[in-house]
Amino acid sequence: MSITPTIERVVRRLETRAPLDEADRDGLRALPFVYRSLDAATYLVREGETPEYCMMLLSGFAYRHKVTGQGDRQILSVHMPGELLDLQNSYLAVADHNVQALTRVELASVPIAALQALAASRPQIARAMWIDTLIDAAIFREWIVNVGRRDSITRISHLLCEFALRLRAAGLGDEQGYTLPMTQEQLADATGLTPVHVNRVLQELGRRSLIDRQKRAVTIVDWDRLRRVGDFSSRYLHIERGGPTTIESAA
Amino acid sequence: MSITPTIERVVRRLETRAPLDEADRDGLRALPFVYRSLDAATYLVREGETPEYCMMLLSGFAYRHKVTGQGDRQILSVHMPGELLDLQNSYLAVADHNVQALTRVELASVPIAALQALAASRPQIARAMWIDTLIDAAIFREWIVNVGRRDSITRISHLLCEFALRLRAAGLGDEQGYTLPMTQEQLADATGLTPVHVNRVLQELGRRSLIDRQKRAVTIVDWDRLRRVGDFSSRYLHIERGGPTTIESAA
DNA sequence: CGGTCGTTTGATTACGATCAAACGAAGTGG
DNA sequence: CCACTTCGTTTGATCGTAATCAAACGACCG
Repeated sequence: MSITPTIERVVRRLETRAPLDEADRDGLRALPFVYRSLDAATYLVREGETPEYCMMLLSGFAYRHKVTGQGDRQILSVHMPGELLDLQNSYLAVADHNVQALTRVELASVPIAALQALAASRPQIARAMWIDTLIDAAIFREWIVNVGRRDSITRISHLLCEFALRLRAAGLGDEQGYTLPMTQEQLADATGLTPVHVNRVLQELGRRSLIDRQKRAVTIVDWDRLRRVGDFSSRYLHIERGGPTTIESAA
Repeated sequence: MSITPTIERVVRRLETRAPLDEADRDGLRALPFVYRSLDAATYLVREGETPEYCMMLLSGFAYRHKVTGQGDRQILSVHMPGELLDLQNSYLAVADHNVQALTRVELASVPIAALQALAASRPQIARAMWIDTLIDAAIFREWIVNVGRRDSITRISHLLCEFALRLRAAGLGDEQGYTLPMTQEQLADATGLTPVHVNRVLQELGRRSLIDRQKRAVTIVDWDRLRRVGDFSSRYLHIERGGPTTIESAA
């Protein structure tokens, strides 16, 4: 809060994707960028736009979503501090989905041209960004499975497991729990359920002593059982490289 | 059938992603590869494996899928002739999903090292492959929306629309229809429905004069209405670059 | 001609949606 | 400081889409 976040967090995160040397790191630090602090719910990218900046999320959370013709929203992914938003939209002419701030966010907007130039001159950076995108895609695939073939209890449990591991990898949230930055309505839009049903499922998970919650703070009471109930395997997150990646037995 | 397919189709397809010059094309043609012809249902990659080859699909169809702990299968994507399978798994140590032949397929297996070397030496090829992966991810996102927030009629219609445009872009299937290479059970696994329900939805689409089918051959009777019923917009396919991309009004 | 696979039909069930309303916490303005 | 609003959560009652169960049918293949 008191310390202005820097792009160091982004550098460190990118290093978990592919090894970088000091010149690579300096290249990232030398990127031109505009610092911005935005309120929750602000749109960072709108479907149909042609983005000119790639945003680095320095603090706070963001999410991608689409809205159907019937007005239903589907959340596609949730992003955590240190992540590069919109490598997705950066190389394609027109954004095919929205990116919105989930909480208050601080971000560094880097001109796409500068980012592309850096990627061209530093192969390891290109490689790290490439791998980062591949992992994003791996998470999209898992979400297809989650909404397509899992029942509501499994689905919510799975999402809670994913958040636990990703928050931990991001250096947030401690061993056994974390504070969900999402409302139950947003949880519903991420899982293809209704807010009412999400509420009932969360209560059920509490009744089964899998989680415990006070407001948005989720305590994972029994990681291993939650993992099994959520049909969760961390394989798709591809977080084997450095950093603390296990909560007890993460697999 | 009678003509042995070559990687020319792959070259041409990659050119729709980013412009390539003659040296780029020659680089692709010079890649070492093993030609293989495999029966339908053969596994090309299994979850948990470390793939050493990237496959180019010369003819036939393939698909990616995962199986849940409860044994339910979810199809993640369907691939058409000319596509590079497994750029996804090539840069990540362990495959997080299966890739399987949907029909009899012919493919060229390229050692990953050779592909990476080519990408490193020819930036435009790297760029084209990168963009190709981004479009794959865009399709994954749309599928999340499809299974997460659309009802069964919309869901099936949407899938039929996507196949129509992609087959057309691949130079297969004519103006108004195509032959589905999938069983209704596979259609069910792609949409998160049951085979029984898929059957009923297909019949309903026929009753509404949106499609007409004889066996697997689907005729699109009214593209524009099917598009609306399926809540379909082609934006996420990012097929604006060269080649025939519109069926009447594709948007 | 028998066997397998995929499609089709019918009857019943159930999971999650929908509708409706109350409740609680946080923020705003008088 | 306290009404008042707003937003998110919670509860209850009912509904409906798609799942499930079961079986027959049709096509292709050896």
